[in-house]
Amino acid sequence: MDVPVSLAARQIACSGCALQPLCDATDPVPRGLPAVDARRRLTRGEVLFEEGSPQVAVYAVRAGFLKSCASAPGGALHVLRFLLPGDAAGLEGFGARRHASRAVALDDCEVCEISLRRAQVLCDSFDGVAAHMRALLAGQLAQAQAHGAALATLTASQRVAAFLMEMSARWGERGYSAHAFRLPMDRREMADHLGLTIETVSRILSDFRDRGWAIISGRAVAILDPAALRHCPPLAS
Amino acid sequence: MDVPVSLAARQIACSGCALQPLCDATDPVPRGLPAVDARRRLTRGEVLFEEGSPQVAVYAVRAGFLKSCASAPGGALHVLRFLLPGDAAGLEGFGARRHASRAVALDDCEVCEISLRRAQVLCDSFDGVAAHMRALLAGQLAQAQAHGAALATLTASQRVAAFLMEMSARWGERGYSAHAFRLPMDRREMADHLGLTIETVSRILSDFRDRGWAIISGRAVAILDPAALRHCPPLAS
DNA sequence: CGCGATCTTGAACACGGTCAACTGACGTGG
DNA sequence: CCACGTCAGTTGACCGTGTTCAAGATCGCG
Repeated sequence: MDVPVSLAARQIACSGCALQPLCDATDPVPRGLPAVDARRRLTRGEVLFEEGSPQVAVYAVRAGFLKSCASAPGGALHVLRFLLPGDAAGLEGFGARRHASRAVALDDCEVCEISLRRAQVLCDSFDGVAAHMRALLAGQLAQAQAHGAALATLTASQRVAAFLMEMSARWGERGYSAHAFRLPMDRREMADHLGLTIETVSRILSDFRDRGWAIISGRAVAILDPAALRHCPPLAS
Repeated sequence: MDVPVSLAARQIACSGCALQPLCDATDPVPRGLPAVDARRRLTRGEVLFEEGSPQVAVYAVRAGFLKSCASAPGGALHVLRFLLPGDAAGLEGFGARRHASRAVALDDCEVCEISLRRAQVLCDSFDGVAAHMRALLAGQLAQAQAHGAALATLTASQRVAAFLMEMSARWGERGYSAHAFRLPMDRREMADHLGLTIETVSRILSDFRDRGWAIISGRAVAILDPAALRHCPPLAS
């Protein structure tokens, strides 16, 4: 009924968390390390960390959803990625010690906060943790590059189709249905992620519905024809 | 006169190399590590590593230029970034142990190859090296995200202007003139990097010339009005 | 000099953006 | 209970940026 309960119901198991090695890899806890990390509750619209702010921790989404945004030159805002339960955030700060993006809660959510000191000590103490960190960073790098390539080469319909399939896959990975799910973001956030306008996104979703490829009613999505969406032709309007 | 000499003349000092810590941080060389790493010579068009191939090493550009490409769904090719002397390549393979992109030489060039085994051992032996690796990955991640944001939000002219300023800055960082330099890539590669067509790129460069903001003749660039390029208005054609 | 590749320029078109009106869901208050 | 507000999403008509197609220009090189 109250927020904590509903959050608990939606929360992911720690075994599926990207930062799990930084939580419990510490059986032999190194000297004086904070044994347990802070959990933070966020409500819709609340900011986890601000663009340009000093990096003091890395984060893992435990329940709920967030978006990661960057302000492009010109004032426009771009949504870099959407964070689902189990995802890690704030890693890009390892470079300049400052966050290059802003993380905002899409709804009520809970994140685990691993202080930078703890992360550093664990990386230095356990080779496996450091390697895991590299793997995470490399994975996000590859993903960011793929997203850039998609923005540069795909048409509007292809981008929307690819986005639906990506969300579908991410739900599938987490053990939920890949065919029917709810989108955690509104049209504006979707559009800002895909480099389109809300009108275009809306039109394309309607088009997919008319073709019988997918049904999107508000935030509810049902994938009917994955193959069609995957091979979505350049000209689909 | 011959290739080695011209390469030597163009090569960057090791002190400016992103992977320097993996070369000489090894004064107390750990057990049986290959003491020196391979250097590879590449000629224009030659592939350093292939997309999808297993990651066996990471690389640093010593002389010459490369591009990093990804094939987007649909066959189109996107140029993720251009590699200048001192830049590191192949790090994104740390995730899936496979390269997510292809690196191709833009001209005759030389790269230092650090075997994955060596990189791993050094990361495990020296905390500083591991942290440096994280910083490099995070930096590339932030950069890839910024590029994605640029593709999503900027107009064609803004992208071209931003690209010129970026190249200018990178030359400046390396101690060369930031006002006059030669581009290592042709129009097609520039266009594929910016998500545009060669015609559009060409038109915009001509436009910049007509406005007296920059002179671009073939691959030679002279930046005349950095401020104008930085605040390039949305509508510049 | 002539051939080919790269780059530039021009004209018409189309994809996606802009502006605006409309719909429907939800919440508030009369 | 229904009028009224707001807000998210949808749909339509028009327009502009950037693409497409096509023709020249320029340069390197045999």
